Amino acid sequence: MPKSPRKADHAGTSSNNRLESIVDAAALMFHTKGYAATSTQDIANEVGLLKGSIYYYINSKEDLLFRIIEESHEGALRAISTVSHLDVSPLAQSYALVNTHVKVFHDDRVKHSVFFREFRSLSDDRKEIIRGAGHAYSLFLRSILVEGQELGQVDPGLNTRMATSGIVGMMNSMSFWYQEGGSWTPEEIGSQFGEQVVLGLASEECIVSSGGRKSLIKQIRGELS
Amino acid sequence: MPKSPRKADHAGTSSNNRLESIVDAAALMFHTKGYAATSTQDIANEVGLLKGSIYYYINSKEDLLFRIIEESHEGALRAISTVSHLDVSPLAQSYALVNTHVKVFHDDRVKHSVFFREFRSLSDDRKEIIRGAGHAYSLFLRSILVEGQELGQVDPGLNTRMATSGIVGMMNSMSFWYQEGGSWTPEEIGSQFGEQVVLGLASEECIVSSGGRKSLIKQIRGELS
Amino acid sequence: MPKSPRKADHAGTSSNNRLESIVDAAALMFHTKGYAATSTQDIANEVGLLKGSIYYYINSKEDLLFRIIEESHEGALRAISTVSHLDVSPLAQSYALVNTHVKVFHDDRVKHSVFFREFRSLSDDRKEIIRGAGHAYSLFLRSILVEGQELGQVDPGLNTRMATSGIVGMMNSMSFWYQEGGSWTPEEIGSQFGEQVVLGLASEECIVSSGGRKSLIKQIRGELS
Amino acid sequence: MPKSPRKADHAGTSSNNRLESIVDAAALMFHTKGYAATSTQDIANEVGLLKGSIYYYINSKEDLLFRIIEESHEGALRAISTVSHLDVSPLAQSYALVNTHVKVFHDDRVKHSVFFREFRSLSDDRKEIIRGAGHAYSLFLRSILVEGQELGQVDPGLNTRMATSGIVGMMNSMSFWYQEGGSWTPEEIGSQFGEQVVLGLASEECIVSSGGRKSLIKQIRGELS
DNA sequence: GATGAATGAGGCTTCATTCAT
DNA sequence: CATGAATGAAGCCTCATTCAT
Repeated sequence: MPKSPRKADHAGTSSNNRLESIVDAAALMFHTKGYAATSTQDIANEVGLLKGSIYYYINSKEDLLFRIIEESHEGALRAISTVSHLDVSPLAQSYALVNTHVKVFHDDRVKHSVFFREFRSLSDDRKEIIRGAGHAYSLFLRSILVEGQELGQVDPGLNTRMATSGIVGMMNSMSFWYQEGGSWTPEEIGSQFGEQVVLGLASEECIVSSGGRKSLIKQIRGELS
Repeated sequence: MPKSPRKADHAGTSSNNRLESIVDAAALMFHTKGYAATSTQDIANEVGLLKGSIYYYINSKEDLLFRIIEESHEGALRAISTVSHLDVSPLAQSYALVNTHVKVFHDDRVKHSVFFREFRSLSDDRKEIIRGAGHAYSLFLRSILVEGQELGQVDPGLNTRMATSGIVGMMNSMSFWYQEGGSWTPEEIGSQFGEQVVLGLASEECIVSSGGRKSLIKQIRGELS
Repeated sequence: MPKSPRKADHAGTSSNNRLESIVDAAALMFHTKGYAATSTQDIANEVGLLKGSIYYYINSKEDLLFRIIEESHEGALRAISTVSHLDVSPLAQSYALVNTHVKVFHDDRVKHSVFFREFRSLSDDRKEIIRGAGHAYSLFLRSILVEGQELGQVDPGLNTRMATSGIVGMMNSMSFWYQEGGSWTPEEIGSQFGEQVVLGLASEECIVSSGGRKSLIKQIRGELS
Repeated sequence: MPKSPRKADHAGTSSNNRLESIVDAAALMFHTKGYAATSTQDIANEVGLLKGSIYYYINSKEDLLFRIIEESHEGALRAISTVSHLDVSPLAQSYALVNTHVKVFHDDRVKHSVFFREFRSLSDDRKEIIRGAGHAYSLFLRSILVEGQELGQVDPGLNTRMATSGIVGMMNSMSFWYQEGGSWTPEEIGSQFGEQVVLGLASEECIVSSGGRKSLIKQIRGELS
């Protein structure tokens, strides 16, 4: 909690570099060792400052976490925005969302992982701030699925809320294994995950009318290109 | 394991209750606040002991984490064991694994969540101990998928390793949202997740030859009943 | 300090064995690891009891130290007594004292070492108790030296108090190296130390009149046999 | 040495004073109450800092002990060095060593005492470090005695190893009584101890050829002046 | 901007001791 | 006699944070 906002608010100043490098170092260490196990000393060492010096840039260790989570969050919201502007069918949108998510995750792996794993360490106030915007993601995906059901593209028996949880969970879990997956490009992952997800959602009629699974996927990829 | 095992080895004694209640209290608090943010004081308070008194039962705070993770782990391995003894087709096995996982997770939600989220806080030695057995899970699922491909049941274009990561990730992510999902029974979740997963994996031929998606699922449920 | 003498006073009872074995175990561990570094747990383990159980025999950990020191002390006092009853010349008495000391030390190495090294850990009250009797030793040696000077046997220029400190210190320092000296018998040590001490003390006239250093030693050994 | 040298390495900086005063305070308390019985609190109080604050200067309580022992050790080694450069007879060298030892001890009484009495409290690693250099002292004295025997100055019947133990022990035991001996100057002690030691070692021929004990001592003092 | 020094609170752990059974 | 369980005090150490320079 930003008790006393005496100092630190260097947005846009020339010291932005320093602040950024502090935030980045923090993100990397929070990702590697966890928020609680990372000391301000660790972070300062990484940037070549002394422990006390980083308080010129921030007000508290939690500030760093919040900033990291905020940044990662913006990426996620950009993903929503991008996808929501696509003028395609619901299934194609869900495919696109998975794809974009993997891409966005990849581009900011570290911070996204910190977001996913250390969200809990935020103060309650800040949890609320993030959560507010956070639900948007699930709501957006769910709205796609609902629309898909209305249009008959998505299996009508599907509990859309539950499906959303599963899909979001699958994507977020990348935080835990993405490092090991050095052998796959984000495109490959996005492609396969998109396919699995879509095929798991699609209604019988949709598949039949598309001429089968392969054709459905091909058709979706066509829509999106 | 900590230096010298001077004390604390009350396995099987009549004081098991106390130890168990300490472990359970710890699990709950680790789940709620995180391992690092939970103090031994917190745990002791919860059980009605003094901070120092819990060291009559354990040797270190990390012991508690280890015990919790071990216990949750055993559950997971039992799940593998159960499923691997089923004499059914690969797709039915993957369905069963997802189902069982959800059930097992539900039965020991708290400890499973602690396992998934706080694994990192273990000492390196202990990480290794758990990890050793831990890979078994992914390997098992993957072997099912590979067999499914060989039998033509699973989409031949699927990268099984990647698919495994996604499925396991989806299931593990329950740690993050299961609490909210008070409205669904584990059976419902297992059922829908199993369905989505299977449909996302199945090959074109498999679906066609089963007479469509609905039929495939029905057939699998038949195999398993 | 024996706060509340509620229990523990089993002198002469049949449980003497147990008490003795506790005291002995304690002595050994205090000698090996030091008083502060030895826990009651350690001692109890050694005797095959539980930590709490030894409090049936003693009132406090310090009791053990006190008992050990007392016992070692008695040995030292017996040495004085023995030597003081010898009807020989002062130099022969100092020779005998050194000799006896080495022997007595050897016979009760462990407790003597604890006495010498852990005396400081006693409560002030008990320090006083031991010290009272303790000075006797130095005083006795010094009285021998003084008498030696009066009789012309001991170098008249010698500061007897200082000499006493040195000699006693040399003997006590056995606590630190005796273990290593597995190659020498206590007789050998006593013999050489006695010789060095006596020759360091003897007056010119005494040596001359005895016919030299060798003769003096031979003569002293004669007196004592 | 403790796990990770995260901080504390202020050698040579301007804050040396603080570190020194902490080390000195620690030395005094370790000397007075013993290492184990001295708390970091005690030390901090003495220097006017908070308990935790002294960790800005050190990494562990044992660091303090080690530093103290190291410092005292250097003094001892300087003593060897000084004496070994003297171009005098072996007996004169042993006289000089005793003398120098007393002087060096006096100059750094407190730390020397801590060294002698609390060596055992060091970690095994550090024990080894000190011990390595430590044996040098005994070896040096012994080599003097051996040379003395070869030149006929030292009693040929003497077991040099045992004599070394006794002499070193006598000198080290100053830790136990020096405080009381406020009435003697280090010169007086060194002088008498040197005399006693030399006379206890000298061979019959050496004394005779020097014209008696007094003459021998006078001659040695001549050599050294 | 950055440093060095210090704070103060809290965390984990140990241990002598007690006591009902 | 001995156990098992618990107490309570203390100990070592870590760390986010502050602030004068």
